[in-house]
Amino acid sequence: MKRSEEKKKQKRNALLKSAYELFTTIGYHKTTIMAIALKAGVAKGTFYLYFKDKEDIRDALIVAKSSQILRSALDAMNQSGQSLPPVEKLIFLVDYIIDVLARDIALLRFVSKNLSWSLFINSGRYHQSDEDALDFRAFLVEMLETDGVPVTREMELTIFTIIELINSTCYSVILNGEPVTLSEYKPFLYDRIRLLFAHQ
Amino acid sequence: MKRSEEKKKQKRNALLKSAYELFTTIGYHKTTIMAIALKAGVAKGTFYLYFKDKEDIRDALIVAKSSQILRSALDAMNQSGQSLPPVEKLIFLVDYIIDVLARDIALLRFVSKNLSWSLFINSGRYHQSDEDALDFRAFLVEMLETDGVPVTREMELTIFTIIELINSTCYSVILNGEPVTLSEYKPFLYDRIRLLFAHQ
Amino acid sequence: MKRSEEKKKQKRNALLKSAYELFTTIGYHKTTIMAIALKAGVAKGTFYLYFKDKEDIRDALIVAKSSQILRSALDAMNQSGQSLPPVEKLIFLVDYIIDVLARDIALLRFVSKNLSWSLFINSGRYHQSDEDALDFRAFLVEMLETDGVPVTREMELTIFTIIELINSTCYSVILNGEPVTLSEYKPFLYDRIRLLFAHQ
Amino acid sequence: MKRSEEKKKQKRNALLKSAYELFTTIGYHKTTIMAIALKAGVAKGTFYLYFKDKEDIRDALIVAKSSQILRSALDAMNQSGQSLPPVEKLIFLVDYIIDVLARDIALLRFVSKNLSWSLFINSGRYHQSDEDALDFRAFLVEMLETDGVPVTREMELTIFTIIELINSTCYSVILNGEPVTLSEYKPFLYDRIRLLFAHQ
DNA sequence: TATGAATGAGATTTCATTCAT
DNA sequence: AATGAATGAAATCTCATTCAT
Repeated sequence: MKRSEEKKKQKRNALLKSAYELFTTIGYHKTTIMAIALKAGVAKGTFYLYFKDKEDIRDALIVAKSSQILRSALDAMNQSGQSLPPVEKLIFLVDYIIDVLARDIALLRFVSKNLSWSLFINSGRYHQSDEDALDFRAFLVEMLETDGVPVTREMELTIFTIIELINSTCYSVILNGEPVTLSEYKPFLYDRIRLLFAHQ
Repeated sequence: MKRSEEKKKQKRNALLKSAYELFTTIGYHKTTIMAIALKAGVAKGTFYLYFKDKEDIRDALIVAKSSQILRSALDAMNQSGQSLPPVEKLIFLVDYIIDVLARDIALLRFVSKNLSWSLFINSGRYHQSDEDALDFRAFLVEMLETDGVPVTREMELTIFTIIELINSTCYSVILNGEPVTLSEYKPFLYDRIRLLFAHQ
Repeated sequence: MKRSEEKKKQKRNALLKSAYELFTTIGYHKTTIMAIALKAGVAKGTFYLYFKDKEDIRDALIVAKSSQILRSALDAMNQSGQSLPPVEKLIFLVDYIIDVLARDIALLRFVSKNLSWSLFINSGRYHQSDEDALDFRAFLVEMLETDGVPVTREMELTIFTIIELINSTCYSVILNGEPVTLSEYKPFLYDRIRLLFAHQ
Repeated sequence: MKRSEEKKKQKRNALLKSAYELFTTIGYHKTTIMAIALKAGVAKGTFYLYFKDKEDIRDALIVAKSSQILRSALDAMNQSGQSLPPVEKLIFLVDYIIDVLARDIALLRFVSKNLSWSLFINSGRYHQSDEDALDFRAFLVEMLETDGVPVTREMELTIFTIIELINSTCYSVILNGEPVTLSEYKPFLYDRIRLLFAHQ
């Protein structure tokens, strides 16, 4: 990579970083392009050399952040969850991701308010041309098949259902602590995942 | 009620209606107070006699719309679902609401993007002093107890989980038709509800 | 006076009082008709039954407040300054008024910012039809003549000069304490008044 | 100075000029930002790149105009009043300034209604960081000392008193022509200044 | 590439005043 | 006489976007 290309990458990252900080602290709509540029240490006009508008940088952020979470979950599983049975592998991933989000509520809020999980599901709709994107569902399907679990139509629905369930319940529980705390809810949730999974 | 009070009520409703139409067609952020007032046939300043700002009218709409849906579901059940067993009553309500939303996607989008369901769940947090508000969870709990189903802690979690499940899956399915159509998904979903419900 | 007329007088006074309090605390331009009416315990529309607009009530206030100060000064002199020589009578009045204003800075600010003293001087320009108004200059001239001091053209200019001098220096000194404190400045000022007065 | 900086200076001046013309013709409160910008030939938003709000541009104007007057008075004295005795130098300045204001009543009104003279007196309170500002009092003190007149505490009070006297009497006399015309009042006033000055 | 001055549409909000009740 | 809902002009200010340098 050339020097100039590196610089461009750096500037792009600086803009992404500053946008993320502003979005998660003062909110998307109250964040101005001016503020993003200022915080990133570039001029207002420069922003437009890297992103089309505010929506554009938000979408780029969603992809980047979501993929980042997922990738770290997969890394963790590769290190210490290789020998688990299929359902437990799924639960391992889920548990990892929940913990990440519980520790970083700004991230949870950002990722969850911004359709995030559907990124994992709606393969490719938002990540055309984005090298960083990952497809959670595709990965799960592959993982199950590798472990010898046939992925029937019904199994696909189960996976979809489970993912949605996790997303919305965790959002409520982590953010509001209602109707239970996360540590109370986790065993209950994982039990239900096993139940739904078993019931094919 | 006096003449003037009636008129005020009418004007308030006209504003709500016009705001709803604009929010669901051109979107919340692109809707201006000016446009709401104009469409409602009142002056811009008049808006501020009834609502504090755009957020205020949106919140009022969420409460009104959510309660409206729920109320019609309850009416329907009182008419034709009285003799069903508890789980089937729940499924009846859910089915009714899903059908309402599937027929009115603008409504689904509005209600779902705007925390809506949490209205049913977070008893009273948003409906202080709002005569129109209803509490879905409280209603379910009462219904179950009337039918002799003891509402244990675990049962509460199950209800919470089921509501969240319905909300998020339907949102995806109705809006995107992914990964299945609604008519395909419904039997699967109701089956899982029965499973979760039975598994106490 | 009839009952209804008394009531009207009372309402007018309530409006004046509340306007004065608002003008002196939050300022003339930031004070709204609405606020004046509210504080006076009447409806917004009622304001317009008593005053033409905000300027109208301000002018009425200036006349009322200025006359009130002057009247109390004259009363005090009638009680304990009757036997003083002419210049000392003038100084007595001045001293009395300065003390009143120094004790009530809101009043000083209001009266001084609103041409006030010119009320005393520009005989009648603002108090057409106002029963409460008093004319300071006319009074001084009469007082001097009664005491046998011929009021020549030059004497008129002296009086004018002295009044203006008092007004502007006191405004600065009381409000800012600059360049001296009031108690330091008073003897100096009175000495100069005697000087100017003597030098005919 | 760069091209762009020159342009900025020009635009700032255009805004100041147009604001001054509007303030002095239609009045401060009736003048809108929009009108100022329009008259200056720039867009509404551009105003906000140069001034915070209407108060900000007014304050800048007061400083600029006051200093301008004073500076021209000093220039005139340096040219033709160098050899006068101290009091006469003061009177020279005063006479010059009075003539300027008498010729430009809008300026008098603007400068006088807007604390102006206190600018000369309250050394530096309003002109922090303003390159244009001048300090009348400081200048007088220096002038007197240069001429061998010791500036005692009492002399300072005399200067203060004289300045205030000039300010308020001229305001009345020039504006209203009451109780005398300016040409009548001037000799009287200067005589009194000499009197006050002599009487240490 | 980068800058940042300039733009100007447009958003929100206030409030004096009117007028039907 | 009193009310207060309604008006709508007008004011302030923001900010995405462009473009000359």
